[in-house]
Amino acid sequence: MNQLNFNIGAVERDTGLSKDVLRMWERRYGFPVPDRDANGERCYSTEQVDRLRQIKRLMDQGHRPGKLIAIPAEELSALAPRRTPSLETHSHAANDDLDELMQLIKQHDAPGYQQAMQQRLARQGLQRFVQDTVAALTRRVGEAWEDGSFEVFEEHLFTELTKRLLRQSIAALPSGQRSPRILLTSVPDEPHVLGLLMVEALFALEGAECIPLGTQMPLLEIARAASAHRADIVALSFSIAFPQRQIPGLLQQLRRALAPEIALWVGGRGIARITQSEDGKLLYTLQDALIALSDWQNRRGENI
Amino acid sequence: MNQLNFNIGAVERDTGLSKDVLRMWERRYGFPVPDRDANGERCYSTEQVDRLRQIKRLMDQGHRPGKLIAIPAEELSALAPRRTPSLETHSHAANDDLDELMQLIKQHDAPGYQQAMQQRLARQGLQRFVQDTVAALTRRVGEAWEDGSFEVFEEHLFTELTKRLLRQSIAALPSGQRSPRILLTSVPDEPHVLGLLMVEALFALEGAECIPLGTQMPLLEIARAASAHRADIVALSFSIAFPQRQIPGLLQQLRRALAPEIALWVGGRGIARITQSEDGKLLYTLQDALIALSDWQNRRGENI
DNA sequence: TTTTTGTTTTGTCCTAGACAAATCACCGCT
DNA sequence: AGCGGTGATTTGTCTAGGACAAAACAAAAA
Repeated sequence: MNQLNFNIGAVERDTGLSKDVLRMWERRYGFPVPDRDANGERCYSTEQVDRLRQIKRLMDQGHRPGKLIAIPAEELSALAPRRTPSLETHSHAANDDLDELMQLIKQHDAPGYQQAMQQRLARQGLQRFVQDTVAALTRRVGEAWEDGSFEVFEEHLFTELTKRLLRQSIAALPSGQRSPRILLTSVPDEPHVLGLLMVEALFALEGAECIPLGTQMPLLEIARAASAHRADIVALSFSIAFPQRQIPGLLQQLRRALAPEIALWVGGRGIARITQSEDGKLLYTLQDALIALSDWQNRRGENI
Repeated sequence: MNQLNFNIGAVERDTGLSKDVLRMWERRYGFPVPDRDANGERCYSTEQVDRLRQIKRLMDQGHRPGKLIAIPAEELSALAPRRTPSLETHSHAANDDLDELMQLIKQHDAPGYQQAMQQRLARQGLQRFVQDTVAALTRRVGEAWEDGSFEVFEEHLFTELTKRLLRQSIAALPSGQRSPRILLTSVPDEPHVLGLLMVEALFALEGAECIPLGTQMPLLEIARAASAHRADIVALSFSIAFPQRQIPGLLQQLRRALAPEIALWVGGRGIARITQSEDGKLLYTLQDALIALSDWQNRRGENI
C-alpha cells in the first residue's frame, strides 16, 4: 500500500543523493536494497526513502554513511549532532528570547510569527535585527532540523516567511548609485538564499549598491553579469548542506572566469571547514563581512 | 587559456544536462567530445559548455537535440522559437506598454524597474497588476530568453525584483483564519517560484488562507505538511523548463501520499502539453485558478 | 481532415570496475 | 599530554557499453 515505487531518479530528486551514490551504497553496504520492477529497475519504498533522508541529514552534520547504515534502525533519531567544535556556545544570552519564535514556527502559526518578527525589527532596528535575531534564529532552526525536532516543511515555512520579511526591509532602504557595487548570488545546486539576504541587508545599510541575482547562477553567467553590471565585488554564499569538496574547485573556476579587478567574496556556513583560498576572500561571519566592506570603502577612499 | 576544465559533474550542474545525457550525446552524435585529463576523465571547455547551454535553451522551446547538434555552429542564435501553437497572439493590446519595462531590465536599471512596477501596481490594483502586468511580462521575458535576446542573468534579475514586489504586496494583505487553506509549493528540481507567488496573490485577494512553503519540497514532506497545516488544497506549479515526462508520475506519487480529502491543483506553463490527469486538477491559466477557487468556495458554502 | 500505425529518436536505467581525495587511526616525537 | 607525519580505510565520482520504453515523428488509412 505504501509502495510508492520511487525509481532511482525520483529518489535522487527527493533525497539529494546521486544515483551513483545510491547504487554504490547498495553494492557496498547492502542498503538500501530496493525491489525491482518488471524491467529490472530499482523501486524504492517510502520507508527506504525516509531512512535515506534521515541518513542524509546526519551526514550533513558530519557523520559518515558507513557507520550510519550499520546502526540498526531504532537509533537514528537519537543520534547526537556532531558539530564542528567551533563557535559552539555562541549567544546564549539571547537564546531564551528566541524560544518564543521557535514555538510559533513549531505551531505553524504563520501570522503570529510574522507579527512577532515585525515587532522585533521595529525594536532592534535592521542591523541588530539581522545579526541578533535572524542569524541566531536561522542557526537555531538549522540545529532543530539537524536533531530532528523540526520537520522539513517547518524549516521551509520559516525560511519563506523570513525571506519575505528581509526582502521587505531591504526594499524600504534607499537605493541609487552607491558604492561599492556588490553582486550577490550563489552557484548552481546551492538554492539557499537566506544568507544572501542577510548580508544584502547589512551591506545596503552601509551604503553599498547590492545587485541581487537570486540563486543558482551558472559560473560563466556570474562572470558575465559582473561585467554587465560593472560590479566591484561578487559575493557568493554556500550553505552547510553544499558538498564541501566541490567548493575549492568552483571558486577556482569562477576566479578564472572573472575579470581580475573584480573581488570575489565567499560566505555562509558551508565554508566553515575551509581554511584558506587563493581565489576568494573567506568571510566566516556576518561581522567579517561588515569588516571587509568597511575595509573596501576605506581603501577606496584613500586611493581616489 | 579559457580551458576552465569543467568535469562532467560541473557541466551537469551548470547546464542541467545529466551525466548520462552528456555521455550519450558524445556516443551518439559525436558532440560534445571533451578533452581528457591524466585520469582519462572528461574535461569540457568553456566553449562546449556555452554551446551546451544554448542547445538546452533551444530544446526547452521544443527543438530536438539530434537536429540542433547537426547544425554547424553559426546558426543557433538565429533559430526561430518553436512554440506550442496555443495561445500565440495573446494580449497584444498591452504589449507595447510592457516594452518600457523590458527596456529597464535590459539596461540593468533595477531602481527604475522597481519604481515603474510600483506605479503600475498602484494604478491597476493587485489583481489586474498580477494578471495583466506580471503574467504578461513573465511570458515576454521567457520568450526573450528563449530567443536569446535576454541573458540568463537578466532573467534572474527580473525574477528577483519581481519576487520582491509580489511578496511585499502579499504581506500587505489581511491574513487570519480564512478559507480554504491552500498550501503552495513545488516539487524537487522545480525552483521557479514566480508562478506560485502570482497565484498566491490572487488567492489571498479572494479570501483564501495561503501557506507558502517555498519551492522544492520532497513529495513525502508535502503530504506531511498538508496534514500538519490542515490544508484543504495542495497547489503545485511546474515551469516550462521542468521535464514534462516526469510530471504524470510525480502527480500520481503525490496523490497517493496525500490524504484523499485534500485536493491537488496543478498549474504553471509546464503543464501546457498535459491534457488530462486523474490525480490532480489542471489549471492552465490564472483565470482557471480563480474559477477553481470560486467553485470550491461555492460548493463549500452549499455543503455546510 | 482526423485517426491509426509503424519507425526513429531520445532519455534513463543497468552492471561492474577503477581511482583519487578525504578521513581516520596509529605511531613517534616534543 | 599535545602535535605532526604516515599508512590504511572509507567514500564519492568517474568510466564503458548495453538495453529498453516512452515520446515524437511520419506516413498511410478512414
